[in-house]
Amino acid sequence: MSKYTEFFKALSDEKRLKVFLLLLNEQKGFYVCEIADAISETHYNTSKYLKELRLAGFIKEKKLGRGVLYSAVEPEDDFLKNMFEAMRSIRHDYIDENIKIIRKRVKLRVDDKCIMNISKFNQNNLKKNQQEVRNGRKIRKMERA
Amino acid sequence: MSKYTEFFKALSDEKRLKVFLLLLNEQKGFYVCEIADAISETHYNTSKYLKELRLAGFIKEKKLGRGVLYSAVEPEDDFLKNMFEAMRSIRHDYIDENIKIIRKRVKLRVDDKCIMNISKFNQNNLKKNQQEVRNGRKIRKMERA
DNA sequence: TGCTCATATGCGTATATTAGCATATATTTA
DNA sequence: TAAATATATGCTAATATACGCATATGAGCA
Repeated sequence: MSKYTEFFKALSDEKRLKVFLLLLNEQKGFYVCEIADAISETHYNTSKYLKELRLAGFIKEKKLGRGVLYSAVEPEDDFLKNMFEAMRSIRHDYIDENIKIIRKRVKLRVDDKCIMNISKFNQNNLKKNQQEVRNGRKIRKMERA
Repeated sequence: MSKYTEFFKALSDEKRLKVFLLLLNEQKGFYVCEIADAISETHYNTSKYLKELRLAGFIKEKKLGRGVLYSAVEPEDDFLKNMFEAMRSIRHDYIDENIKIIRKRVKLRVDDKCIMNISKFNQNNLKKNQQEVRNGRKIRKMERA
């Protein structure tokens, strides 16, 4: 398969396309579990989507602790550059809802790291919870020292 | 499926992509049998590809006699416009060979109509053959009058 | 009217893709 | 060291896609 058909194929699936559009509008990148939440998909399928997008040359990964931060690549050739640019003309209402979700999701990070099992948090005492996680770690660290 | 994924899906196949690229560089359009030859595909599969591209909003058809002339649409929205433009940055060597073939093939038209079973022509007496077809028709027409 | 030509399409099968599950890996925390 | 966490992957069944063939359609031509 040529690199061109590979390109189009990677984007021919609703969820893969959305994953890429999320990353296209993002500088720092997102964690797998954040993306999974934003597109309402399981972590393992999301992981597979990300792998396909990476192999097709759209995105890159950066391992941080036990998490992996994904972000769009800097397009090197004309084709990719022009395609990325053209994709920015996809109507906002196609992806807006997913962006909203992931923005919320990013705020749930504890010390810049993403928490996977977000269902155990409840929306009301979320900030308290984040603080507790942080405090708990700090105390345990001090106790060890 | 959204119109976006439909777009990418239509181009995710080598031959469909080539069919569209042929038409993207062409004003007047090509006949089905010409395209079939240019991509080395059967007429029925080529016809199916053209149908998919048409349903995805890339190309339009125009019936002329018993032939059908296909050509790229004038892109109406920003997405399509930018995408078509981006696709022009696909390297020439990807499609050059096919363009050569179709250019040759177009020259074989008799009175602007495409001849499907081109194998019955041989390259040496081709022009003679075209002239014969034209003369034969002219004579029969005169005889009827 | 029947025949040929250019194109289209329905159908059955071959092939590819996908999703879900179980499990693996790697890293951090207890 | 063991347990938990975030992510990845191999396997299998379900589903989708593509191809070849036979045949249909519809417009000229004999």
